[in-house]
Amino acid sequence: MSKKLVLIDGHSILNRAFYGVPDLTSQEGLHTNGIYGFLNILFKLLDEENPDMLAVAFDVSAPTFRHEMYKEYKGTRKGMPEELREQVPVMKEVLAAMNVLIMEKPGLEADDILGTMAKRGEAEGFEVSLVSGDRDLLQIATEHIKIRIPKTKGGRTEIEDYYAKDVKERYQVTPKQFIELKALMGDASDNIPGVPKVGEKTATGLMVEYGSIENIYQNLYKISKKSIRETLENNRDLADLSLKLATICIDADLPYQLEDAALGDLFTKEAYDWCLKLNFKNMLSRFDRSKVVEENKRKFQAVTDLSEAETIFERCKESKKCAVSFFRDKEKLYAVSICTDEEELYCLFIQNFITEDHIRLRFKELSEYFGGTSGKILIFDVKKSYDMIPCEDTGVFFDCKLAAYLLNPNHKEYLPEDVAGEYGGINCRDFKQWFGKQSLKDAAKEENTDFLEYACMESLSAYLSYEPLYKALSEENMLSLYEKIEMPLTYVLYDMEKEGIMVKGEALKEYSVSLGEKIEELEKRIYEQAGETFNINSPKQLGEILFDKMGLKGGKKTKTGYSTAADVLEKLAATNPIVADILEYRGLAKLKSTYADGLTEFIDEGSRIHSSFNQMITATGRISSTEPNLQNIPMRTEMGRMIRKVFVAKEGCLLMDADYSQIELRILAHLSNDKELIGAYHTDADIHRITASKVFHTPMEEVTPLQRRNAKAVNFGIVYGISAFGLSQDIGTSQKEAAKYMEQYFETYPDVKRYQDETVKTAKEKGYTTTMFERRRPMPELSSSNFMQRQFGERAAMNAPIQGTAADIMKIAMIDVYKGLKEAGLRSKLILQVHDELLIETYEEEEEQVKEILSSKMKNAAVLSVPLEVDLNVGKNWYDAH
DNA sequence: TGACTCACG
DNA sequence: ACGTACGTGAGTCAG
Repeated sequence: MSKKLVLIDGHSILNRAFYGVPDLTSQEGLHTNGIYGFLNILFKLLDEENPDMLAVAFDVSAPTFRHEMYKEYKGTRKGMPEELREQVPVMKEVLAAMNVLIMEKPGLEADDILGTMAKRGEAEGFEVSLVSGDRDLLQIATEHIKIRIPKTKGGRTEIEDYYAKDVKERYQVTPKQFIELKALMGDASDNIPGVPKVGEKTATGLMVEYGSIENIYQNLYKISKKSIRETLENNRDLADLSLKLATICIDADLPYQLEDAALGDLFTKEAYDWCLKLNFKNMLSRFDRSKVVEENKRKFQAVTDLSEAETIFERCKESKKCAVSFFRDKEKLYAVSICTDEEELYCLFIQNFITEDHIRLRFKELSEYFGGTSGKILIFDVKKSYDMIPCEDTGVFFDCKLAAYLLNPNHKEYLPEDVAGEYGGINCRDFKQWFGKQSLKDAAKEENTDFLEYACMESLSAYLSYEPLYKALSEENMLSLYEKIEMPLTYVLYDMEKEGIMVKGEALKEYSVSLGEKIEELEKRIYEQAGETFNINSPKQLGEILFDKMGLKGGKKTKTGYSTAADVLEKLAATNPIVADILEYRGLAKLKSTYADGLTEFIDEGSRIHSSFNQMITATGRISSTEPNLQNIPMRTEMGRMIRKVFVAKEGCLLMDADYSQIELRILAHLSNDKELIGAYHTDADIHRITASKVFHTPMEEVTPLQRRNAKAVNFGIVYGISAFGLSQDIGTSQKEAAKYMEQYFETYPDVKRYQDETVKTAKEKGYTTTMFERRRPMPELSSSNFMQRQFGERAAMNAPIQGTAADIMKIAMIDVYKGLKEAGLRSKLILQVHDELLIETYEEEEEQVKEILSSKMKNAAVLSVPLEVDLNVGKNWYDAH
């Protein structure tokens, strides 16, 4: 079998990748999409071809003969965008790290290098693959030289292959003639002028007929079409020049031998480090781990013996810092990694005399000891470990994940390996790289060095990241937010999760059944009206039935077809009765699947649901709730609201519910310092009515319900970072009308306008927004080159300080309420938070005390220039209490 | 997995 | 000329 040589047109492929791959950036802000796409193509080639030799050619910036030539005609080449330009040197470094031969020579274009190498390869009996995005190179094709042109089709790269015969098939000319074809028709992208008025069709016709430019000119008289004949006659010089420009050199003088392209070890440690640095995580799996293991002095030790473990705990005491990571599945702990020194790392396995209880005891001791010696225990996601360590406000624990979140809340996740990369100064493989689909538990054997290293890496990450994280928090003025709000909140949330809320499972099931019956009825009716059965839950099928079959008028709104969203259908409800039935069906189906059936699965043996309250998800600082989400239980419609009747207090208890009254608007009044708005909140009257009165210049008593509703919508809109369009959608008026309301609103509350402009301006300058309590949200969208993104950034920048401050205040209230209940020695417990609402399961005999604590702690959580007001209710279930 | 829809504040 | 309200999570469909 003959050997294989693969040659790559570097700039051309990089260029293609750059435009074909969505924007990616490394942690340091370097654009990487071109490199990423290039490597993907490279890997694909390696897999397909398994070559013996590989080389990449680049143009060098020095002017070449051909460059000089076309400057005369077309001016300089269009400049590369900076985002691509910066990737070129990095691309070369990555290739160098992979031991790939990079061919470049001043005075030569990549095409010439490639052409020459291809011919040399062929001469020495290689099968050559020449990869380029450019059709220029088709002239090089022979039966042993294959030109490969990658194409992106629907997000997937397919490669078109051309041997000489394929060129002939596609263009009706031989590769050699392809040069002349191109010279005749010209090529704007390559700055080949061509003969004016001769396009692909004419040129092909001429070439097929006469075989060469020379022959065409010798037979000019035979050409019947006058215009073609004349343009050829008049532009002989252009034809000759174009031929020169289009001809790729195949005997260039190169400082490379074919052997230099011999494939070496591609997957080196250096290349691996590049992939880490550029954030190409899914490429790491190509690397052979054995070659990549860091050549460091770190020792990873599995500990299965109690006496060894005790030595380690002693060492923790002697150290000022001790990082720990617990490994468990469901309830059971199976391993613990401990790091007190970056070179010696231990992983304790729960077995023999090393028991869960023993570990728990030792950490309790350690935390008490550190309490007196100001030592620190470092950990990722401390809330998850409160079953192993004391859940008390001792100041001993430092949560690296929480700190990383506060420093930039925009990330989706905060993996130890990522935080370590950003703050700890080490590069680690991520979980997938280590274990792929295997579960951690399955890998957790003492003799498995992979598990050992991974487990140790988690505590090592915390160990190394702690000081940089602490320093960053301190420099950004966020220490107080971390220490006074977020860290104490972890105890509160843990307690809430543990308590859970009681749910009447039987009632929920009955509700589900009755919903099911109604749904079935509606289903029947809908099918009758549609004249066929179909899946109503499928927007695609529904759209086809409604708009194609039944001919309702609805514009195509989404990428994939018709929009069948509620607001669209509501507008059509009058047109056909089926629409109302569909809307009702949708509503009931949602209630059944998400709530009635969905919640049932989460009820435990004690009839309680334990949601997770996540502190490190939202960009604004709010808490989120999952598994299940108890922050979106229906409220707005009566049918949905009924669900709340199954959320009840346990025997001897009541549910106490308190919610802030318009907290965001009050925060806006405070932050903007608008006299009118502040003044409005110092009267007892309804804020929306006051706003309506002021905005519409109507006496308070004469404000109509519509005016009030519109004023309310404007108030909301302002908080969201208003746009006339959004407002008009909400209140169902023209955009012009909405704009008028906004204008009148800003006239009424001029400092609100000033405040919002100021907020956006500072956000643009600093790159982030802040709340009253120094919570930060970086806003990269504000510097986007995309208008829409920037626009979005501005709205989000107006909203973030308000929503974020509300979140801050609620968190403070939660901590204070939690402490208040504890200090008063009450058994009543906080069990739920819904952004501006708190729920306490209150013992009947504690009702009055709890009411006082809840109300006062919420009202006094922050001092604003307007009072914080709270609505408080008590009931046997959530429906009655709210 | 992403798109769509819809529940909440 | 564009195509929008801010912040979430979950169920479902379809490729």
